[in-house]
Amino acid sequence: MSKSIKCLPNKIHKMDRFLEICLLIILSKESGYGYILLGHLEEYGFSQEELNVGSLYRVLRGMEKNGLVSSVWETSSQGPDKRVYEITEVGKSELSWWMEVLAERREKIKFVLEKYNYLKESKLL
Amino acid sequence: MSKSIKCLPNKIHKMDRFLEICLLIILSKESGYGYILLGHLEEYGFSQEELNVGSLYRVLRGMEKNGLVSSVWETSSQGPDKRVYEITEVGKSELSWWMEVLAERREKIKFVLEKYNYLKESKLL
DNA sequence: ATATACTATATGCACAATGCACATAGAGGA
DNA sequence: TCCTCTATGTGCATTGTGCATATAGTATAT
Repeated sequence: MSKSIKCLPNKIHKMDRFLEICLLIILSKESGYGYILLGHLEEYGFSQEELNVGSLYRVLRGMEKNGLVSSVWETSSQGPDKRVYEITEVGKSELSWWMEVLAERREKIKFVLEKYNYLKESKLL
Repeated sequence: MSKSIKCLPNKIHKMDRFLEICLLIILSKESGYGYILLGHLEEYGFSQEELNVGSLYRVLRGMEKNGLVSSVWETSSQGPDKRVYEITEVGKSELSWWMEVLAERREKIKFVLEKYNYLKESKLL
């Protein structure tokens, strides 16, 4: 079914700013620019094909606007200029706050999955 | 901070149609109408104050529009008429599909939380 | 020289999901 | 008559996201 093979991967990450959260974690380890962050995101399940680059850049701009990251232009001998992002203290505390949210989300999901499995076992479904 | 005490509970459920998923599970057990579903939702973490009733009703109407549930009006001796919802076969298979999505979301969240904890332990944060 | 591919960043438009506020109305009690 | 509780819904705006497109520098091959 087209839904299962196409929509499922896209649905998984649809969790209110999940991309932003992943970016904050990646940038906690080391600074980076948009195009290279694309690669780092694969580890988090964002395949190059799924993730549309436009969203990534827009999210990054938004994060700087909100003070979570700061950027500087870096001129390289090879390739176009890169806007390199660095996480700020505000970004770090925001990340810490998001981790609380994620922990709670995880619990909610766990609860729902268990409810469903119980229904299955009870032959109610 | 107002963010921590006010926004966190709202953010937790912001996972693309989480309300719809919960409703599908509740309606799998037994049919029900909007106002009473409000009560059942507390178990899933939707407190009466947080959850705005309008959204609930709109989601239910949308679910019927998409064939996930069907409704009949029930006239009661006490109180206004109730629109009682029942899950359909389409709704059941949709629910099964959502459980796959939730399982994957859970894994993504787990991955991110572990990444963060590793950063903490490594004193990188 | 020219074309193509790769690197790199960004915007315009549209849609779906959600939140806030408000509208409607029946029933029961003070 | 007024208020509260039950019960269902709509209007409007905002946010998050996706798709398509624009822009431009660099490298490599033809």
